[in-house]
Amino acid sequence: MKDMTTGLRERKRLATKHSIQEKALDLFDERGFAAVTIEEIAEAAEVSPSSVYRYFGTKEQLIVADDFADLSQEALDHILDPHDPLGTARRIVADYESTPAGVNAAEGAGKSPWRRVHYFFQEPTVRLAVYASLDEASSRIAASLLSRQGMSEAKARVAAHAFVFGYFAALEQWHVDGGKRPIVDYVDDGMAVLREIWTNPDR
Amino acid sequence: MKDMTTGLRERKRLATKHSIQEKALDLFDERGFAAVTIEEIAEAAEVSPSSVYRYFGTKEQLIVADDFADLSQEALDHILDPHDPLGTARRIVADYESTPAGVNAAEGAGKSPWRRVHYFFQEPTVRLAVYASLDEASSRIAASLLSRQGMSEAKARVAAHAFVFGYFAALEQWHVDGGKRPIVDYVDDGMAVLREIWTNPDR
DNA sequence: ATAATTCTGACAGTCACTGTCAATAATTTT
DNA sequence: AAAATTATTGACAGTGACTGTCAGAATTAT
Repeated sequence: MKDMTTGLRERKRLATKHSIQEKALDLFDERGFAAVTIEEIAEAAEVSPSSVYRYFGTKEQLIVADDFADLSQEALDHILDPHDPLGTARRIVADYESTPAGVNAAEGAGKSPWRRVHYFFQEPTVRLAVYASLDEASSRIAASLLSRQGMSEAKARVAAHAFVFGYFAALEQWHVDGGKRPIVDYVDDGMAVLREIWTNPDR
Repeated sequence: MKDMTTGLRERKRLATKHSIQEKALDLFDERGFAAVTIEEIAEAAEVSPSSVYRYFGTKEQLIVADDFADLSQEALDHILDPHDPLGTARRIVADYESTPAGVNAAEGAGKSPWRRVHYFFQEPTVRLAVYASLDEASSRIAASLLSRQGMSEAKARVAAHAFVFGYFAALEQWHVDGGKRPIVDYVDDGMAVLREIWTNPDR
């Protein structure tokens, strides 16, 4: 068995995936999410429609990709502080803002890492895809909360959902506000309401 | 202008809608949600596929219908206690359990009002449709919270999302547990974690 | 070089969903 | 009661996301 992470095949794979997503975002920016078909994206990226589906599964995933899902369980455990949801949220923002890999980096200037986020709030189907992604993140957080805190399964589930979807709500406030102030400000403000949720198992 | 709520036309409308949903649920129970097509539902209900779409819009809405959305803003304000999310959640459960209208009532015994809820957790697409519905409920709750409490818009949004999706998480715990204990137990347990969220604007 | 494995594009098909239109049924007006 | 108005219906044609299959091409292992 060989390396599997540096081979030509793997490099091509990543390059292709990156290229597809980039071309797709360009088209979306030009003509709007709904008005672009998978076939057109495939043509622009010089691959077959089959490949687009192979790489992304759904049209929405071209935007949502793996903002949360690609966090490994270990990385999650590292970022997660069961006593401080607000700090955890800040860390997630910071983490995302400095992400060196993915579609956001690797391209020149001018394109904010938050470019894709706009679609979260503009396209209802994309929003739902994000919710599906938040859902997955939540169950991993709940598992972590359950094993590290003494809370019941019900409490762990509720706390995780409250945190993850609350975080999204804070993001939305940023978006509604036109993105004037930095995101972390809105997270600080909004998530303060959850401050003590994770702390004490029985209150 | 006439009554508009008792006319023959309106009665037929409701009867048809009810019938479609009932037949659809029967088919889903028999063969599973994904395996049933709209065309088959239309045939079973003796209407055209067009009518199914006219009444429900999407396949998922045949199950989700209007569990939350049909609460008027006034009814919501009545049920909502900005100082007590747990009590509010209990009231929503009680309200739903005693619902006299809709698909749940109006048919004989044997069918629990929670029959449709199972699909929330079994069919991913239905779950997402529920999330869309929760989303709408959340924005109305946030509006109410914003006007009645002194919190910032960000806090109101986060609190509403945390409440609504937390409530769903509690429901899921009930479902995962096989529905042994009554739902209100799981709500009591899980939602306790949110107890003081709505109360104080700046903590 | 050859064999095994993986990736790709082509193709055919399903089904949710949209929009339009003429026929029909209910309601209002005369 | 008939006519005019309005709402509801089914038929129809279409779009596009998504699935499954399969043979050929590219990469990797022997």
